[in-house]
Amino acid sequence: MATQHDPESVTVAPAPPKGTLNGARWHEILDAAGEIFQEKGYQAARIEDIANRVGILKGSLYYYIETKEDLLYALSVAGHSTGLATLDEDDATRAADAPTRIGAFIERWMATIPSTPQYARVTERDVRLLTDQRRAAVMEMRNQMHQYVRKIVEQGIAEGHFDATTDPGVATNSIFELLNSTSRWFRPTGRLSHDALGAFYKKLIVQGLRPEATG
Amino acid sequence: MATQHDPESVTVAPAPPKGTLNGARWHEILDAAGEIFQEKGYQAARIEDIANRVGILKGSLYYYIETKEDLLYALSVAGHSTGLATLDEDDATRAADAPTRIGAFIERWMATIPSTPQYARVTERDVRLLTDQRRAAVMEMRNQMHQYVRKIVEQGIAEGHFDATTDPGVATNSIFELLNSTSRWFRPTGRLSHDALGAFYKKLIVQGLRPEATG
Amino acid sequence: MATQHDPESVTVAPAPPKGTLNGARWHEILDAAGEIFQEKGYQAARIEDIANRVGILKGSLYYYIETKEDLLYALSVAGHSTGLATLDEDDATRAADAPTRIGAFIERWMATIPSTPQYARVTERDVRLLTDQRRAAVMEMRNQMHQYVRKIVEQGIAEGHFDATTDPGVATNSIFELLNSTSRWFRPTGRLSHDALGAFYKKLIVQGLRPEATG
Amino acid sequence: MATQHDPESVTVAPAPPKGTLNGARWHEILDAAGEIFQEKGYQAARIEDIANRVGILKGSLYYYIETKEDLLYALSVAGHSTGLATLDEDDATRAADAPTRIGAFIERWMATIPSTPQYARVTERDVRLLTDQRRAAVMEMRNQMHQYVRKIVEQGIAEGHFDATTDPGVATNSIFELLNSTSRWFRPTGRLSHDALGAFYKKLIVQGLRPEATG
DNA sequence: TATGAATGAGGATTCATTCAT
DNA sequence: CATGAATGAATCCTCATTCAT
Repeated sequence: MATQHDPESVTVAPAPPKGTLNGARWHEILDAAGEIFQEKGYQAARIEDIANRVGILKGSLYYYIETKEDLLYALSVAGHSTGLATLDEDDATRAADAPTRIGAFIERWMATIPSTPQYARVTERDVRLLTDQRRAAVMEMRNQMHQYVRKIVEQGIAEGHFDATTDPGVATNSIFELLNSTSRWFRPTGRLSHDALGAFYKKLIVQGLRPEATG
Repeated sequence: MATQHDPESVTVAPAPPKGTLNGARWHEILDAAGEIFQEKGYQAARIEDIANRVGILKGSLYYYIETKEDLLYALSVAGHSTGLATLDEDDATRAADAPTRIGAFIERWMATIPSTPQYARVTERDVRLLTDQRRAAVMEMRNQMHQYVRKIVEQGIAEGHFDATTDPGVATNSIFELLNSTSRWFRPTGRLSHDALGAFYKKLIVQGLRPEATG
Repeated sequence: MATQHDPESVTVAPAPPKGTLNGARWHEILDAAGEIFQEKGYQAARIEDIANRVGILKGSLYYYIETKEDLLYALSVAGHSTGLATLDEDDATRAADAPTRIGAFIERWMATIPSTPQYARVTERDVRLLTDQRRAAVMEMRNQMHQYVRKIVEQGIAEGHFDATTDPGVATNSIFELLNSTSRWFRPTGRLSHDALGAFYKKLIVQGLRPEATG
Repeated sequence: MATQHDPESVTVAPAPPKGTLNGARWHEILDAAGEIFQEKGYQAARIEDIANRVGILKGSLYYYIETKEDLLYALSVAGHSTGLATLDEDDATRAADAPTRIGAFIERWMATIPSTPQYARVTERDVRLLTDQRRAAVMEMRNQMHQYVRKIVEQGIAEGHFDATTDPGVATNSIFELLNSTSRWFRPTGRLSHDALGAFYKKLIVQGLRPEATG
């Protein structure tokens, strides 16, 4: 079952690095950082921008962090934690066929978007800027998510529900690229909801992976 | 297929902004810039990195450019030019149904990859960093490509080949995100060719857009 | 020997600048500051380091001090007070010849080391960082010590016990540099005691200042 | 035989880290850095101070260095190289007794002072601020110098020219502390030359190390 | 064309100090 | 007395850009 998320703030936010009591401020900072990173990209984002958005001076930010990179890491971990929480299936789904499972995954994934800060997934492109150890930690989380999807794709191929010529790695990459691409252009409007977008992705992928209709 | 591309160098390279005689050097520079941008991202890339890769000093680069942004712009234009060239259909295809046309487009698009430096599409995410005028120029090219695909999607819906509930804009975005995402992870190996990947994309999209099978 | 020293804490610790009730804590702070200053030097030492060693937060330190320099000053004064206390001679010594007197001084000086925090003399090199008035005060103490030794050197020359070509200022500087250098490398071990070191210094100086043996 | 040094500039200056042609400028920078470090200490010295003294902007300094620490290291190496060069004895001296050898060493050491920038030895106290590897390199040079002197002290004890109770390590430390302390207070005046000071040190040490006169 | 050198406007980080609770 | 939080000036370092040769 998909975990329920706390709207309007980083889902699984790492604790602030120092002996901070004011957890609320730490969340404000992560939110601000996420927004600024999304707007300008990690490198172009200035510590001062983030501090200003929080309403403190840039020096004050260093009460909560050691480096700018700490923010990127915290957001990466938060975003990936949200993703990992999405892997949780209920018993019925776990026992279902691959198209059902992948469809359910896409639905759960899309369902987290409204309750999860957009920026959480935007850090993806800047993971390379993390220190080796941290990047490894994030990649490990990323890897778990990929493995989960890949297994389902393989199951689908084995079951005959997905095209036998499908390369599971390629399919997995494509699925994540598609889901993650959402944050680059999607802004919920009256015309198009997350649900509708999720439904589109679901059909595109489930139907697109099926074996070619014969006859 | 339309334009023939010069392998191993920027496809439709804009003339260097300054009065360059050494056209070969200009191409070297664009290639180097493209590689570095792909590796580190535009903002993190240093002029010195690019100069080093070319084998000259950073000061010398300014004989060819006015600002770092010139490189981003040149690469963006080159990449989008390659893309625009892909829109050219032969008469038979132009008259075909939407699934055929979109499939052919994907094939043509993927076919350009081996003969086109990978980095050409990587600039996508940094377009916002261009000056207003240049960004507008690039967005205009981008828009032409989107319109082309969108029209085909709309045709497919009208024909009944594509699901009637499909939002053409969403479908178009998804198609481009998918195609462009390739450069973020794909490295041609013995196991997987561009052709195979193209075939996968083609089936995923064409089949995925079809109306749900009934009965 | 004159004043009796309180082992394990700053000898003649100036009263804390603010209205402190907790005198013990003030001594803890000076001890901590002395240790940190010795380890890292005054400038590199951070208020936070000192607070951490005491087990409080850096903000709390400001209940005891007004500025970081207060700590340097307090330690300088403490160190120099210990030194000044060393100048006190008993009547027999006061009446003795220069070699005896200088030897006795070195012995008294070295004898204070075990009962006096090492760091007390380490502040020497950072005196220039004190405010003018405080620096003057410390230099005045320093001067008294130098004068005391210089007078003995001059006495020794007059008596013929020390080489007539000796420059008293140079000799005095050398004596203090030598004694003060101890804290930069000496750590009491089983092999070498303060007494043994004192004996070495005593012989080196007394014998080294003698007129060259003739015949 | 003692090496001849280039007056008015860093003796054995490491080459500038980058592909610099202007070696003169690099020397200017080291000279400026040495002066500033001596005046204010390494930590308090600002890159801007050094640049200003050279007559360039602080940013320009980074054409020659990578970090402020590079300057400290370069000066340390230069200073210690000068010291190491001092260890060179001519054949006659090498064969002489310990008092002669140690006296000759002190003379050679003091002789380098007028032709060597003062600051070269001042870095001693800031060696701990170097990176581990660099500190190790400098300590290794320092160690060679100490070993040289220590061997002579041991020789003197074995020969019976020095007091048998002398701890060679203590004696060596004392000798270097004394010689190095010079730069902390000595400014050559008409009244006192390096030669005179050297003569004083020589007598103090040679005579001070002798066995106690008996009878 | 290319280079060595310099520029100068940022931007990250540090840290002594303040202060309301 | 002590703390958590904030301040803001200082300082290191980066890097796109310029330019005389």
